[in-house]
Amino acid sequence: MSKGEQTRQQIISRALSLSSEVGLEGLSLGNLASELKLSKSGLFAHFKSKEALQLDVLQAACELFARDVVKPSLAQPRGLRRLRSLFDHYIAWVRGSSKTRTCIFMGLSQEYDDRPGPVRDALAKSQFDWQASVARVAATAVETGEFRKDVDLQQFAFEFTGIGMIFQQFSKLLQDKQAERHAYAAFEALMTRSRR
Amino acid sequence: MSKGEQTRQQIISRALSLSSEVGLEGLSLGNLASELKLSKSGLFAHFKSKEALQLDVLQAACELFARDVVKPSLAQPRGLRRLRSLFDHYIAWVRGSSKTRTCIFMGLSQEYDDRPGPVRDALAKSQFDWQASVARVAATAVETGEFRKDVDLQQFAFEFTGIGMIFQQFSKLLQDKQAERHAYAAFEALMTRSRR
DNA sequence: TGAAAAAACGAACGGTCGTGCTATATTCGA
DNA sequence: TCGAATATAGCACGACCGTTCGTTTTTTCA
Repeated sequence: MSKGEQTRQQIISRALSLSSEVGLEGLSLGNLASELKLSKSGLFAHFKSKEALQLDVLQAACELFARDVVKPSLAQPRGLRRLRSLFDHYIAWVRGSSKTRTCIFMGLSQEYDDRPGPVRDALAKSQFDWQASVARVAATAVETGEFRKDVDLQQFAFEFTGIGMIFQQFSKLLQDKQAERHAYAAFEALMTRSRR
Repeated sequence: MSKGEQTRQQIISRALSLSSEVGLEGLSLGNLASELKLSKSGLFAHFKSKEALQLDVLQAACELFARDVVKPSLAQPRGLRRLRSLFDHYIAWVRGSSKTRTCIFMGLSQEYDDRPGPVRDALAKSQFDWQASVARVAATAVETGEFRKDVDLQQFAFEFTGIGMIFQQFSKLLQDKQAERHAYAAFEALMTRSRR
């Protein structure tokens, strides 16, 4: 990896964790540059515009999400096991790591849901794909016979993600210690409802 | 109402609808002033600081929410009827009106969940109160005997609000025509689960 | 109606924003 | 190792930010 690509990755990585705090709009090139001990113009030279950086950051977030949430669960056997694993990793993602202290997608969804443009489009696509992933894993539970045949997979994905969103609200904003217990109780209810 | 108080209310009202688009941080005094055909300094004179304006806007949002969502449902008879009415009004609120095209609280939750300060505190309190309101209405369904006695009211409020959040995600960001159908299906499942 | 009070204005301040440009420093292949 | 390619720095730009201050206009009430 060339020197340029190397610092480029460092920029995106730092920008990712920064924007999970202040959003992609709130991201500032000057701030970002000084944190990385770069000149503002030196940093800027890696991107054609701020929007290009935002798109790169979003893509990086998607790759991280695929690596840390979706892929690990695919290692589990099809059906309930895989579905539970997906939820576990999803909750862990929302809970946040050192790199992203909060789920960046929920913040960005609020930031861009009425702000048309390429970033919004990319974000919407990523969330659409996420819903499809959840539905696909749920479908394996239908195929194994663990779920009823008439389970509405779109509906399942809808509620699945909803639990993640309200979990973030309770654990982050409200600092509710019971957030995780509530999340799992809701998830188990959803699972029970779908079983045959 | 004096002239000063009158324009002050106009400022807050316009600021409210603006910040449901760009957040309270993204709110700009210059922008706000020009929209209201006021000078920036003339507008500023009504508030000691931008933060004071933000707090006023948040309070206005709370009052609007109480008036349009909580209060109307209290006119319904205790129990299931009131609970359904609360959900109806909640969904209508999230769907948005002309004044607030999107639920301002969800945006602000993402904006402030890791930004300490008076605004965050006020916001957290408002959301805590909202959870309590949902639980209180659900309690009336227990009292009428329509809900089981062992229904976990906190859990109920958790899931109730979660449906609203994911509904916003689907209807606003993903522009999913089925969002409302999904929301009501989830709500009915939650109701069924709680009934005796 | 006139004087005191309140409200709105205009200009300016120090900052920061994203974005160009040119020049220097560093990396890298021949 | 040298020359070309690449990466970074420095500086400046116009625009906008929240905020302050002194002046002017408008409202209010005796």
